Amino acid sequence: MKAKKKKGKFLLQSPKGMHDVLPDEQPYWEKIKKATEKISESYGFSRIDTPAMENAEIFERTGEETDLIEKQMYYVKTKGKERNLVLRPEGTAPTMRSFLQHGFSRLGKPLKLYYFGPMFRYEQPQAGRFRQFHQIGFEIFASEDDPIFDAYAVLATVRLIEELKIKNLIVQINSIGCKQCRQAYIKKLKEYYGNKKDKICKNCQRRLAARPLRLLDCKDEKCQPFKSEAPVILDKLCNGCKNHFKAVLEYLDELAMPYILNHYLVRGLDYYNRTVFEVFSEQSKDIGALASGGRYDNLSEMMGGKKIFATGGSIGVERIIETMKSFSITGALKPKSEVFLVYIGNEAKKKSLAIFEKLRAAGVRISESFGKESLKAQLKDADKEQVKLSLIFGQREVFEESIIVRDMKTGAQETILLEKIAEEVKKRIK
RNA sequence: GUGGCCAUAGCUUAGUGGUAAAGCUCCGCUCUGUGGAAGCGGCUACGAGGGUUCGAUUCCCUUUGGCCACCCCA
Repeated sequence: MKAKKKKGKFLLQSPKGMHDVLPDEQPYWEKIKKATEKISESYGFSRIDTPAMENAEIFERTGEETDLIEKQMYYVKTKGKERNLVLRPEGTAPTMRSFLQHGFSRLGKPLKLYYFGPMFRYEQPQAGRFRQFHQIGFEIFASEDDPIFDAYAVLATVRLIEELKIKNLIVQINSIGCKQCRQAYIKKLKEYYGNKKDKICKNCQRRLAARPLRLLDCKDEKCQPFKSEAPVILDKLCNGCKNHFKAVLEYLDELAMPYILNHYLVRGLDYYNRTVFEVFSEQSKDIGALASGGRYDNLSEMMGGKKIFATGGSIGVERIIETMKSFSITGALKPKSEVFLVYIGNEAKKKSLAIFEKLRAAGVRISESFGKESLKAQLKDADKEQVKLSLIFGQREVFEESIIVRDMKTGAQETILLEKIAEEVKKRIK
C-alpha cells in the first residue's frame, strides 16, 4: 500500500456547509457591501454589529416551536462559566437585544438599524443553503405600529436587491394578524381540517396539532384541494389588523411596487405578527427566497423588554451572489494597474523594491512579478495585466541611474533618468 | 434528522480489476536584455479508512464532502 503521504488530508477541508470566500469571489462581496452602504445611507439606516454569539435564551425565548431554535442552533462549549452560548442563527433578536440593553428604547423618532454578518444554522446543506451564511438585515424600531414602516422595510429590501441589478423581483406579502385574530383563525382552520384528517398527508396531520399555519404551505398533491377551500386568514383578521394591512398595501400601491398577495405565506419564527413578506427572483426561484421579513411587535416583550413596535427584512447574501451569477452580473471591478515594473538581474532586483515603493507613494498604480527572474515572463505578466507602461530596469540602467519606459501598445521605448521617474511616468499615463 | 445521486490534476472532464487520458491554468524551452502568436516539453489527481483479491482508482462496507428530495429556510 502506498498513500502514506496523504495522511491527514481529510482534515484539510472547511466544515460541512461552510465555505471560503476565495479571491475570485471577493468582487461580488465588494459590490454587495458597497450597495448596502449606499442604500442604508439613503434610507437612513445606521450600522450595528452584534457578536457572532449570544446567550441561548435570546433565541430560545422567541421561538420555542420553531425548527430554527429547536434543532438548528449551534451550542458552543467553552472552558468558562458560560453554559449557554450559541452561534446566532439570525440577526433580528440580537439587534433587539442590543437595542434594549443600551437603552435606545427612549425613542424620539423611529430608529433604523442595519447589519451585515454571518449567521449559523445546523441543517443539511444544499445549493443556496449553508451552515454559515450571511445576512443583511434592516430593522425599524418605533413607538407606534405605523404601517408606513412595513412598507419602508419592504422598500429598502427590494431596492438593495435592485441596486445589484437583479431583475424580475417578486414580492409576496401577507398578514398573519395579531395574537387574538390569529388564534381565532387557527381555531377555524383546525375545525376545517378536523374532519379531513385522514385525507391529508402525514406531515399535515402532524402539523395540524403543532403548527397549523404550515398546512397552508404544504406542497403535497393530496392536500391541494383542501388548501384552496380552506379559510383565508385575511378574511378573519380583526379590524385593527385588517386596516393595518390595508394601509401597508396602499403605501406599496403608491410606490407602484408590484406585489403578490400570498395567503399561504407564513413565517418560520414565532415573533412575527401582521405583515410578513418574501422576495424572490424569477431567475433563481429554486434557491428559495432572496429576502424575507415582517413585523415583530412581540419580540421585545418576549425577550423581557418593554413593548417596541418593530418591522424589518433580511437578505441572504450567498443567494444574492448565486442570482447575480445566473444573470451574469459581475462583481466590483478591481482598479487596474497602469504600470508594471520589470527587473533584469540581481543588481537591478536589489533596487527595484525601492523604485516600486517610490512610484506607489507617488500615487501610481504599479504592479510587478517579483520572484520571476526571466524578462520574458515578467513582460508576459505585464501584458496580462494590460498595463499602459512597463518600466524595464537592468544592469545597464543601474549604472546609468536610468530606466527604460516601454509603451505596451506601440512598443516604443525611451530611457529616462531614475530621479525623474515619478513625474515622467505620471505624464505618460494621463 | 430521513432517503437518493455523486467524488479522478488548481479548474472542467475521459477511462480501466494490472497505478490513468485530455482541454484550460501554471512553469519552462524554441527566442541567453523585451510581452501579445505558434510549436514543444514539464509539474500536479483517482477524497479518507477498512475489506474482497496475486493485484483495487475500478467491486463491497464505513467515513468525509458536494448535490437533490423530504423537512425547513436566507
